[in-house]
Amino acid sequence: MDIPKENFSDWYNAVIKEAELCDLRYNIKGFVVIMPNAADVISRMYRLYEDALERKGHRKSYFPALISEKNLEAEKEHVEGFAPEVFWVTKAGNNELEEKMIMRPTSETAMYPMYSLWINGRCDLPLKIYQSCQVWRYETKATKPLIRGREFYWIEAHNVFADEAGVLAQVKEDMETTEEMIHQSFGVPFIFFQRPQWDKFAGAVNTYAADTMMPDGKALQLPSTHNLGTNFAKVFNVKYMDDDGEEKLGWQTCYGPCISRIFAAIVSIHGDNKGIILPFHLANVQVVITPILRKEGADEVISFAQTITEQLSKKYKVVADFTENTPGFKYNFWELNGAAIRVEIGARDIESRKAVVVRRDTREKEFVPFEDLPKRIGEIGEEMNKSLREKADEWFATMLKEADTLEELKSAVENGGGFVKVPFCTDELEGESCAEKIKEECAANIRGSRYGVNEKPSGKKCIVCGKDATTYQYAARQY
RNA sequence: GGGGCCGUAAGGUAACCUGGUAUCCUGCAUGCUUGGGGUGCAUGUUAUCUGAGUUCAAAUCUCGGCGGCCCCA
Repeated sequence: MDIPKENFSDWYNAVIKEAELCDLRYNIKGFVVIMPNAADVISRMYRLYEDALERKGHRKSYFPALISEKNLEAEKEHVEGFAPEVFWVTKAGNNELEEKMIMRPTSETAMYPMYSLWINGRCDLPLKIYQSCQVWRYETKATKPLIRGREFYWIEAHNVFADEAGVLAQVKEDMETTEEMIHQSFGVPFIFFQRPQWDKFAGAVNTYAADTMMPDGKALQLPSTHNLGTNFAKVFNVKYMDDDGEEKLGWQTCYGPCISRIFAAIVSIHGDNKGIILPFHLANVQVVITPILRKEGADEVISFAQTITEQLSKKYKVVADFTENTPGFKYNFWELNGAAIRVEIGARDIESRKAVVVRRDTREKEFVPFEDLPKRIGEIGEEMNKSLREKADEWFATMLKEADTLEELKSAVENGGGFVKVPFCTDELEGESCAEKIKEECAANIRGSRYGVNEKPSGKKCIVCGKDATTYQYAARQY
């Protein structure tokens, strides 16, 4: 493929299809088939993410996909937030069900009734449980493969603590996990925003969400972590007997990295006109061996390439392309599919005892003596990871902008997009009308205030209503 | 939530307006050819999303369903 990434929408659709990431021909709206090329990477991401959570004391579980209507309706704000996009199960076989069920859109209402049974005393806390699963939401907005579907693959971690301090510490830990995985490991930059009060997770006290930026300047929400306070504990009776003999409510958090969407961000941010580029440790093919075959001496090249393949396979995921396609064809094919490093072996190389080694991101060539290959490939892999992340960070930094007036905001949004920092009256509920105005006039959404960065406007006026600004909020077009 | 565009083979398309044998490219299969950045040739291979209506006759016209894309909110 050779499609300019500047037209991101075309590029994205092409890469999904040509790199065989998803098959969009499945005949239910908003549902796609995740094909092996994507699924392999996604399961690798799952493994890394699950390891990180387990290192921090979470344990895995599997909860049922169906939730009773009664459970869903227990928490008022929660049901109002989710009911419009729930898939219902109302019939089984030939019987209309007396008690309807929903396909989980998220699992608070499946898990917390069980938590209520599991938690008795202080010794049961903290309880840190996660599950890796699919969830279903009847999206009414336009769906886009891996970015917004009616089914997606995520991890949800649900924790209970004895007090608010536990909750606050957990929110911080979730942010660190996000940094460790999404930024350090996957090379995807993001900002943690505290969402304004009118845009919290349904039922939460506070919501903190990591937003990344897509190449077309539109924000994409990655994991969010929520301080649930005791809102759910109250309705699901999540209580423990404290040291003082009093029964107290549990304090809860939940954290939800959507692995399939994070994969979309990786593909979108790192990819180039030739196809996908993946961090070395995520690549399906870390090394592709391309023998350069001529009629003369083909056998020798093949057997030599086989030997190299065997050697490298001990350390890396290696594929040798012995098809009869021409070399140029193979290069293009493996670049499209994001093979991290290419090792070319032909008669000339056998002669000189060096292989031509090409890294996917920069497509730079170097000559590496055969005996150095195992070591050098590892080094190049490390270099690639670092440079992918740095390049993404550099670009991301250019997507942070500022505006003091609606005209400036509009112009920033229309010229490349990005996160635009604006002085704003308040992130309390009263601020929503100003956010609506921004949506109408500039097609941008208020994503929240930057978490952990102390920035307070002084002497500034709200970009919309002109009242004294109490907060800097970030506006962006969004997926 | 509102508006627009679209659905023909495994992928991309022509024919649709003006109803009458469904075009070409890619892929795939076989053979030859080629070979350090998408070789070339020959032969073969598969199709009108779905349901109804109009008509002697529907890929083409009308209506519904399903599905896709884009723009706006």
